[in-house]
Amino acid sequence: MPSQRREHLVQTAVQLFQKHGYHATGIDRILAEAGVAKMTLYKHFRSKDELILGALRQWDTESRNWLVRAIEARATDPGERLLALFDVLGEWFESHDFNGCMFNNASAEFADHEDPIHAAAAEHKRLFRNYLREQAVAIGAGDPDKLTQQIALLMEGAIMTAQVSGNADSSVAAKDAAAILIEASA
Amino acid sequence: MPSQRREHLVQTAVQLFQKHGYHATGIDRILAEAGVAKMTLYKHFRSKDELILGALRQWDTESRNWLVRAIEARATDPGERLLALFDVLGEWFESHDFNGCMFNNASAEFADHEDPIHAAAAEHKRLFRNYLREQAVAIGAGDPDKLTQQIALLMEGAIMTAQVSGNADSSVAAKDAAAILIEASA
DNA sequence: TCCGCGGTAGACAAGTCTGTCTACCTTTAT
DNA sequence: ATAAAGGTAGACAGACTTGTCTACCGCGGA
Repeated sequence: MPSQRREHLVQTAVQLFQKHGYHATGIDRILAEAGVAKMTLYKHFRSKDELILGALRQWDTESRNWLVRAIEARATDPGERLLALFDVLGEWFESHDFNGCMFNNASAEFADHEDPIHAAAAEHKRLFRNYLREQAVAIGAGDPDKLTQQIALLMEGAIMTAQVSGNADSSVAAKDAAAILIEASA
Repeated sequence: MPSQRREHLVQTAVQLFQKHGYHATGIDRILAEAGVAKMTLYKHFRSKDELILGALRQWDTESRNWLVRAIEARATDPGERLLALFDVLGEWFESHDFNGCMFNNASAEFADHEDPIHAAAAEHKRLFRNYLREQAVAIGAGDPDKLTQQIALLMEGAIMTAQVSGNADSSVAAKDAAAILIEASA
């Protein structure tokens, strides 16, 4: 029975880490915002790092589910899905307090690749690329791994550009590029 | 006469911010590593944020110079230069303590777009895109702005992917994609 | 009725952070 | 020779950090 308290705590942690970063977000702030006592946090997690890890794990499944569902609500053809990805990204970029991808940000703040936090970020990327690859295979791309990687690069580039420049339409340019690369991959 | 002390301080700050992030890097550590007294820091900068800004400004010019020079040492044709970019990136990714792009990381840790630190990061990106655009114009691209943005997206994507996955060959996939997009832009 | 569980509130320890201040040292120019 | 400039060393204040501990509260079940 993963208590509702824990759930709510992690949810709040996700939001704050997302918005302000990991080192800049203090435990006390998360606790206050979640309306949860400190002892409750330390009953469920051994340390702040464990909470970060919990937040990343939670957001990993949640965000991938959301993204895949949003894509598949827009397109059934695998080629169109790879393009719909960028429409969904564009929507995300426009959301009020968009601050890039939690996992990218985590890998920057926890640079050591051995760090479980960094590893969790890498794993998230790997898992989502699996979904992209399924689509690349389904459209019969000559080199599906290559196309997957190219789409993934455009995706990461669009996220980062939107984060730095604050300009949501990097998703449009990425979509255009993706269309060309998909065409060329046949 | 921008003292050598200041220069060395900023240089050290660049390295440490690069490697460990901004909030995670304490003033004292920078001071110790640089072998400089605290008062010297606060004589040249009003606060840690000002030092961060100084480090970003320094690295802005330094890194753009380095990058452009490395590209132009490899190719004279503008189209080849746009491709050589990715070879240079690949080299960078393989350097020992590569931890992504300082400016991307800064924009993540200082999410507020009004923050001068975030603004400095955005400005760096804008300036380097100018160089890319010159090349895009020189090859006679139909829509040079579009090609510029596409190349920039691939660049950011390659940086981010190398940072998270630790895999330097994202630059190769990006280069392949760039070649296709350049071809298609004619 | 009474016990125990899950939670709260908040004090606390020990460390770290930025930023200020004073006292001293060393070099250079007059 | 002396004075000013620029730097060092290190103490210090005050705030903030994570993590621990104690005392209490309220509810459900035996």
